[in-house]
Amino acid sequence: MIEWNEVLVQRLDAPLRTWFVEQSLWSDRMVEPSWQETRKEFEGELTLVLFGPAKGAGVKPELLAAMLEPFWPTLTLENGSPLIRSVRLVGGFLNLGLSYEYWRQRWSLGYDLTHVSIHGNLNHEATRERSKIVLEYSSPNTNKPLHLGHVRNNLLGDSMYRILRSLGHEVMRVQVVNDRGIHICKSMLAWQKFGNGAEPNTSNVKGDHFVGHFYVLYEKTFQAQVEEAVAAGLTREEAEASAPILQEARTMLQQWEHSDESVVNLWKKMNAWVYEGFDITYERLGIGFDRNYYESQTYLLGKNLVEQGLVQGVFRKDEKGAVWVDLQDRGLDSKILLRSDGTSLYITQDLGTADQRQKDWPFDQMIYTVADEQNYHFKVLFATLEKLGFAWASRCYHLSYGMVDLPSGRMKSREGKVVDADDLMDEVQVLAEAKMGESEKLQSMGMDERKELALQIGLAALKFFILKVDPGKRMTFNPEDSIDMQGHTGPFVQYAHARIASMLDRVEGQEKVFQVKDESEPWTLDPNRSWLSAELDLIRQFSQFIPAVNLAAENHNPAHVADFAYSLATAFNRFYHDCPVLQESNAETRYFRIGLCKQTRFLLRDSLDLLGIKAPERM
RNA sequence: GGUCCCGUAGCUCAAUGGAUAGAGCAACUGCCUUCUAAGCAGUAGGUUACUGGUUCGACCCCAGUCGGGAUCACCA
Repeated sequence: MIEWNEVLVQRLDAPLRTWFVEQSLWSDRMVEPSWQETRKEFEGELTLVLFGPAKGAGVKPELLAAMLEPFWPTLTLENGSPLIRSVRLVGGFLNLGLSYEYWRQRWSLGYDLTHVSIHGNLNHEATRERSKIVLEYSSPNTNKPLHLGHVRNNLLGDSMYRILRSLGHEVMRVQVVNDRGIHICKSMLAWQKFGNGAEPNTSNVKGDHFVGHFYVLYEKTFQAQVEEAVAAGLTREEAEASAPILQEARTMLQQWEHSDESVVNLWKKMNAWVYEGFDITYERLGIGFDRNYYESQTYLLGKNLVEQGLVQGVFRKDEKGAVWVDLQDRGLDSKILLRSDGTSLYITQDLGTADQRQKDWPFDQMIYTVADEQNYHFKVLFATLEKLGFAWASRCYHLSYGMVDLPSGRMKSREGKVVDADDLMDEVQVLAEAKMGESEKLQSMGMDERKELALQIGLAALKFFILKVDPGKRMTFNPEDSIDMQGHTGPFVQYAHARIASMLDRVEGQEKVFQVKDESEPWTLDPNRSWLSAELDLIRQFSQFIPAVNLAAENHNPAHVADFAYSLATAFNRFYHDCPVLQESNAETRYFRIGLCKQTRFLLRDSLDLLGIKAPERM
């Protein structure tokens, strides 16, 4: 609550503490005064909670409130006008209404901060440091298309990138592409066996889906072989271990690791197909990266670190030759870092990749956006990096998010129970277009423009739906009704923006009639004018933007920004309903309200941008 | 079994230890001759899984119980 802090510390909290001392009410037992926003149903904007201080002072809250009465008028703004408009005691809560002059100034400040562009502009506090942050997200396997789980990952990563960047941090977006391993060989093998030389182009299938199809073929064949062997009398475990097609896949992995030319060529060819498909999906989703790491290149990197750890004596080698790290002093178990045959594991690769990133671009902080099923893995990874003596290990953070469930339960790739990312985007676009069809004002739109707008609205629904949920929590995604366009949704916020855009267009068109004031000029609005509650609520919302972004950054939670955008849109809709703007006859009031609209528009656009959501001019 | 996470309206989600636990969806009632009705206003819906404890004050912190999930591979 940065904005509130400024108010409190400079204008209220410090003088209040001084007053307590002067009144000899301050003692060791004194509880810190606590401030909060006044709830909407009461008059006022700022609330002092009196329970604590009253107890510390040894009086009842009611008495303390009475004692404070002469104190409030002593608080003034720089120009000498009063800061406090009203004082109301409700229970132990002292609700303060701040003067309209205060809010007028507050608003002007907020305006300057945001009206140009938010990119890197919100970090206006000199005390706040700007960091170099490596942000990892996505990191898919190259054997199947992206699904809903990846979508949550990508949206979180992308939004965190936008939020951190807006605060002035330098952010390097990275992913590590899991482009090697037995799972990749499985789809390669299936293509070799069943593909008959088909390619994505010739079969008119998007590359990642094309390859994913063969991965599914592999699984089917594998299952059939297992069933056959079980029928022949083997246990399921034996059958799975000895399935011929699995043997072939393992052989292929061996060949890959020995750089067998034909296998490597096949691998390159099929991965290229997948990347082509991924590019289309990322592009459509609006996601990008600054640097890619490939597991095929990094999987060996960790071995040197393991050697180093052995030399340092922080790792140990067992009699079979496997290398372990003992993390029991940190409440974790022992973890194997290198197989007895000397080959590397997932964590070996992660150690190497982390070190490589620090060397490539020395960061202050590294954030891994990875599902919470890997919570333990990251505890182990960070602890192991610390054992190796890397100071930056303590500045690594696992942005853990919950799985996305379907109404029928958990998604299962192997059972085909997944929501495909491309299909999902198609679906939301179609839904949005259907909704647009009901609107007469969009009938004149060209086909391409129409499709583009439908995608913007559909994606807004999808992104907002996912980002408004606390990342740490599991969420349920019901394809039937999850993508609403009404109520607490992305399109709701977009709609408020489009309404303003449309209104301001008229202002531009009639500039001679409605001269919008230069924002840098002080308002000449009558200071004694009493404001409508819809006007004040709107300005109160303005002041929450930067606190919301800061909170989102601190908690790695874009939901705070989504909350802000929704609250602002709600406040605007009420204002729009209650207060005439262009139709207002009083010129000063009209200018004032046009200004409110402009500021609302900037903040809606900027907060949507932080969520990776477009703000259409009309809809 | 050990460790960690979760349990809030019919559904999906909110709530820095503070006020009468809030939104949206679904249901019901009003409001388009007026700047975009993807909107606004209203009704109804709760023993915050349960039991104790700490506190002036607990959805929030602590202990336990029940229910759900994740993880504990020489997998990724």
